[in-house]
Amino acid sequence: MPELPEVETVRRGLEPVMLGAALVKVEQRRADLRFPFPERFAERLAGRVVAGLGRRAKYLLVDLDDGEVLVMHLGMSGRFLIEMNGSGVTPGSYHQDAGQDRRHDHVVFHLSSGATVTYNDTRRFGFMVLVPRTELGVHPLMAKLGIEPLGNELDADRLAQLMAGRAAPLKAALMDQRLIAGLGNIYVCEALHRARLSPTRRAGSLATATGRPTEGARRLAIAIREVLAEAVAAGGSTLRDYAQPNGSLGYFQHGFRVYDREHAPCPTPNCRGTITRLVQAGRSTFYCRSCQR
DNA sequence: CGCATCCCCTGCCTGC
DNA sequence: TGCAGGCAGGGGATGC
Repeated sequence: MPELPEVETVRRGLEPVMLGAALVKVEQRRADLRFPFPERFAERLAGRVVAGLGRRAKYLLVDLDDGEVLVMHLGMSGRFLIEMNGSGVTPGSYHQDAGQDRRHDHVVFHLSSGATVTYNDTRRFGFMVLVPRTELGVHPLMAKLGIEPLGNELDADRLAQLMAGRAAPLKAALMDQRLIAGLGNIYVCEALHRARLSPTRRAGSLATATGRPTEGARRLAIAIREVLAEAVAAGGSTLRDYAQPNGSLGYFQHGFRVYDREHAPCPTPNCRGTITRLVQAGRSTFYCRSCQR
C-alpha cells in the first residue's frame, strides 16, 4: 500500500501528463472496486478538463474544470500506468509495468493528448468518488482526517496533544488517520525506530501530566517529518514485484532500517540488538527491543 | 468516545 | 507437485 510518499510520487508523475488535458473518454471496466463507482461515473467524466492534481493524506485529488473533484484512493495495490503511443511510462514509483496483470486494469482514462492513464488494482481495496470541491471538507472520507505530517501543524507540542490520554499502543495511534493522516505501516515502523521509541508503549506516554511533550515526543515529531521527506525525495518505496525497464522507480526501500528486516542487526550505532517482528492489530511491526523503549 | 477484532480481495511464498 | 496457511504498503464496520 502506498503511503503518503508513494501517493505523492504518483501525483508528481501524473501531473505533467494530466494537467490541462481533457478526459476524452473514460473506460470503467467493472461496477465496483472497494465501493460501487458513482452513478454513470465514466460518462460524467467524459469531456471534462483536469485543472489540477493534489493530494490529501493518501488520497489523490484530481480537480476538474467544472468544480468537481475526482477523489481516488489506491488501497493496498492500486497503481497507475501511463502510456503514450503504445509505450509505458512511469508515473512514479508505485506501479509496475513489465509484470502488470492486465486483468486488473479497472479504469482507463483516454486523454486529449493521446496518452492513456490506466488504474490497475489487484486487490480492489482502492476506490474513486466524485465530490464537489466546496464539499470536500465535509465529505465523510475527508472530514475526519487528521493533520498532514509534512505540513506546518506537526511539531512536538501538537504530537503530544494528539497522543495525550490515549491507552492504545503508540504504533496504533500513529496509524490512526484521524490523528495524523498519511502514515502507514512502513513509515510508522521507520519513524519509531529513528526516535528510539517502542511501538508497544502507550501513546499517552508521549505527553507529561500537564500535556507537555516528552523528549521522546520531540524526537518522534522530527523523525516522522524526516523519514517522510527522505522517502518523497527518493520517489517512495518500491516493494516486491517491481519490474520496469524505463523510467523512474522509488528506491527508499533501500533506506529501511527495520521494515521487513526481521533478524537483521539493528542499525542504530552501538546497539547490539536484532530486529524483531510482532503483530499489532493484525499488522506486522518491526522494531528493536534493545534501543526502542 | 476509545479501542480491538474481523473483514474486504487477489496473489505469492512457505512448509508439509 | 499440490495444497493449506500466512502474509501483503489500506481502512471500514462492528462490538464491547
